[in-house]
Amino acid sequence: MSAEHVTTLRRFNRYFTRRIGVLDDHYLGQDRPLGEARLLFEIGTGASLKELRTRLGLDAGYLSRMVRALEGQGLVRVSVHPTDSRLRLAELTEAGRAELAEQNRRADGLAKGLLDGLSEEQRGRLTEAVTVAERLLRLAGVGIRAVDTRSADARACLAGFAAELDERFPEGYATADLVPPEQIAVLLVAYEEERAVGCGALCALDARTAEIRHLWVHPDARGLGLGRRLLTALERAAAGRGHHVVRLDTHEVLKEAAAMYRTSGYVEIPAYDANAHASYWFEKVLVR
Amino acid sequence: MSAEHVTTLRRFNRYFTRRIGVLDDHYLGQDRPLGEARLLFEIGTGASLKELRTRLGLDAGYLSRMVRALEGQGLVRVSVHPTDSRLRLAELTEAGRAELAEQNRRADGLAKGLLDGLSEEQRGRLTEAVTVAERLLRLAGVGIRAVDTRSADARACLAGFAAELDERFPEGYATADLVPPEQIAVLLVAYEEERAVGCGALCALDARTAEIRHLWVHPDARGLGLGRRLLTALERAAAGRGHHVVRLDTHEVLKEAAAMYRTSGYVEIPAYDANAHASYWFEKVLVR
DNA sequence: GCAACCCTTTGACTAAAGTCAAAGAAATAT
DNA sequence: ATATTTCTTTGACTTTAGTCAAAGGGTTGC
Repeated sequence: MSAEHVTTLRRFNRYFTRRIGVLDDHYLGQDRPLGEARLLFEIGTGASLKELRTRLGLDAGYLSRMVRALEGQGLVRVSVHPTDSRLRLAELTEAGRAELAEQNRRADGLAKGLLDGLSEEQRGRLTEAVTVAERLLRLAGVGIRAVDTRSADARACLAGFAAELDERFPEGYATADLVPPEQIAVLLVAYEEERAVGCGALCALDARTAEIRHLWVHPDARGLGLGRRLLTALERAAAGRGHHVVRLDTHEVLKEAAAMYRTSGYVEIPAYDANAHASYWFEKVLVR
Repeated sequence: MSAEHVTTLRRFNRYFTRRIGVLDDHYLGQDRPLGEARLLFEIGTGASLKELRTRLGLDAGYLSRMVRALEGQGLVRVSVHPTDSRLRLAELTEAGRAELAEQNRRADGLAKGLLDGLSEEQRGRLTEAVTVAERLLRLAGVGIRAVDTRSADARACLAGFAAELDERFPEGYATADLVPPEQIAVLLVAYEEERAVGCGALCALDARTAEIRHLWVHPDARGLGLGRRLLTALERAAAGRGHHVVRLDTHEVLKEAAAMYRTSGYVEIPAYDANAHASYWFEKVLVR
């Protein structure tokens, strides 16, 4: 990697944090300590203490006391979780929401102030540059790992996949339509900061041929180029297991998927199975 | 201004600070408190306590003690300012420089780690996006103000202008070649975070015609589009004072300047004076 | 039914970060 | 030359941020 990229990123980081640090909760939380302001923001529409602890990376005792302090100021209400009474739920009171709204107004005002030295055209370019940078940084932070088919993350992804197809396919899609776990040779899950945001399964059709199934990216993580990364990783896994060819099928409503397969070197072939949800079948030769 | 720009900038800020906050001194200063790590960085090649205080926005007592602590650890050496013995100068010792270098190595390592999930092409796009964003943010932070011709900032800019021309013109350029201050009707100075980074002067040739002179941007602030902004501001000032036409001249070695004038609506005209440093003369009609 | 584990609270700390005011030494203004 | 201002140091604080361990209810697995 060229040193230039590293230097540029570091220079930008220095400049940005110094310059835009102004947008930070610090200046927004008025007379409130930074920790409390952040906590208020993170509680937002309500969250369990457990969630808050991991999101903010705080010590349990420390968090407990801070929540108590906000409660004392009438900004937060704490209740017991309805089904698991070990958990506590924090939510903002009317006053808490008002303070959060004020915090947002200030942040908006500051951001506006930063932008109003620019022409509308320049603002557009800034917005675009920043969007591209964010997308690439997010992508850089995603890791793909093979996981156990029965792990919670695997099940969550497959459930998300099934739920989405059920909504998008005119004929619907049932959980029973998923490949049985024992037929999955490799299940890859994409993690964005420890959160599972996509998956893809590899099944062996025969020694020569593998099938890619259930390739899915969480809606929050679309547009990053993750689908293609999962696809490439699955192909590598197939090659590593000695397969020479990968196949896959797709439903006609999934236009973007078909387009991605084509641009990734897949060619359409006749139906190789009787999948009721498939409209197109594709194949890619990995090893000749 | 559309709310979208504000939202995008705020979202990016949130994401970036959370994600890249890792690059922050916090993680770099090893077991060192954040304040000390930042101070070490800020001292860099040496600075007065006064400077450090304003740069870091610290309380005088607090800073004094921190510097003392770093001195105690053998990382910093403090001496009395040669000409003003109220001031103290801090500079890094050999050990201090070594620690700063280590800090830099770590930051580089972290930045590399962030980038290595990306392909070389994606890294290139990230670098570019970040460069554009930085340039625009810097530009947004620049303010143009009319200042007194004899103010320190004005003199510093004009001196910078003269020094640069002296270097670039084959025939040289002397401070005496500058317009006498009393002939300057308006002197605009561009400030980037309170630092003067460019200037431009407006002189009245007659009631109808004004002349723009000494348009200059500090090398550190080039590439932001500041020259054009100063030019536009000068034209507005000329129009505001009732002039209908602005003229200016330029030397043949200043290719970029001539190009900018042309793309800003200036057309070449015959020499209107006998300026020894001019090769081209331009004019722009503001009011017909 | 009980052991093992989870989540939260409480007590008892420590370290870092920051504030304020007084005072001393040096420079500058009058 | 004297008063005023500037810069730094020192003492005496406070607040914020965070850690660690013990303990007490709840839940889950066997």
